[in-house]
Amino acid sequence: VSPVAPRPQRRKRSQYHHGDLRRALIDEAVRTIQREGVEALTLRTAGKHLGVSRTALYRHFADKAALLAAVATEGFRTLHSELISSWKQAGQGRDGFHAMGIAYVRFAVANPSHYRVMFGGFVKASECDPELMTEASAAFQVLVNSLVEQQKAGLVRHDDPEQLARFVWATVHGVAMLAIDGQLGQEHGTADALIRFAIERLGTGIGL
Amino acid sequence: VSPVAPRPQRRKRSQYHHGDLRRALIDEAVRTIQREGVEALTLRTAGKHLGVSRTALYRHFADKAALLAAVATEGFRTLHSELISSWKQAGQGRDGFHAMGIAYVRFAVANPSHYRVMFGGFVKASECDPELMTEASAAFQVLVNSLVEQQKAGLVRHDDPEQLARFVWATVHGVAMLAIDGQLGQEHGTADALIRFAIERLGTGIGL
DNA sequence: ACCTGAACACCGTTCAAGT
DNA sequence: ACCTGAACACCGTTCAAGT
Repeated sequence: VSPVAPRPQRRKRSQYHHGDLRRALIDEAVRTIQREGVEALTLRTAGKHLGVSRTALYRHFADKAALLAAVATEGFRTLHSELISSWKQAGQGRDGFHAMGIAYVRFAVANPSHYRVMFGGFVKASECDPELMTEASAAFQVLVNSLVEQQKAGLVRHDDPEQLARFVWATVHGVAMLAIDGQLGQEHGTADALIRFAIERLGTGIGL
Repeated sequence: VSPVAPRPQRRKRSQYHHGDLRRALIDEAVRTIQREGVEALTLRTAGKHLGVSRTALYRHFADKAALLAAVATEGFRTLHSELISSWKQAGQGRDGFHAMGIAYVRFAVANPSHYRVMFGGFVKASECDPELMTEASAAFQVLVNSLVEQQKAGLVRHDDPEQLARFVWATVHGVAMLAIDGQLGQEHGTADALIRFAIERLGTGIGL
């Protein structure tokens, strides 16, 4: 009634939806997780931020875990595309492999909370939705392909490519996790230094 | 009143404590986490299981995060001693190193939820208590010592031992995490196969 | 160093009823 | 495919008061 508009009055028309409430909910969740961490994400405030009732969410997701699964899927999709672009931009081969490792850790360090949702056990392995599985294995396949190519070029041992890929993945994932957890010390750039060292020694080994 | 004893009547005397309620709370928390996961741990039921009021907990811990920090500390202590014993039992050197890697992953796979509390971001790096720091770096030091010894024996490259240790730790930690997350497939024993492969290739490298 | 009991400000989720 | 509003069964945490 007054010209200063006391309340945001949340929605001017009586029109329901957002066009794509599902999309909006995922984006809102990603934003909140990125800014304040997973534990700060509540369905109530997520709905409020979108000007939507508390219960509207249940039209698109079975429960909170399902929302988090969608967030994780989104993360794998982004990671996947960043790996591919860094792989291609570095001209594939050995350099591409190197670039992918760095890009992987960079993604994790830049989006620590999001990365945690992808790997922190929020999504149970048994009940994971097929879309997440698809997206996750697509990202993994980029690594496998890279290793196979390097095997053909005589750059990498002829071990089982899948096992090789799991090994490399574990190392890169481990560096990312330790960096996110603050286990590498608080100095800036230690994660970058470690992943460079790791990729180097991944090739040569640590033995004499 | 009846001989069948309808209720456990929770505490027969009016005597307060447990001798060591702090200890009992940590043990109860570890048990619950191990059996049902971190998200199942509530302070209210923890107190109930111990026959203690809901608020008694706050005499020993500032809040729930502090309890979880104590649980994490406990985990590092156990991991530390298991690493040392497997290292010694395998006769140190190259075999000891190998055994430690396997023992590390075994600990994580045997206590997945507990391991997650240690590394899942429940304890903020900034506000971590000194005891946790001490215990964590003690476990890390076992690995550093092992590498230095192998360097002296001419088995390992003369890189900076700390960096070398971080690299090895990342790999082992990565294998453990992927195994816990179910990313290695559901077949039994894949984690064991991968860590053996990983330790082997850690030495030789994956290059030709 | 513990206890009880009440209270506060939250949660996720469900349901009945609307449009 | 959304909405409101009320309700349920939980949370962690605090406080006042006891022993």
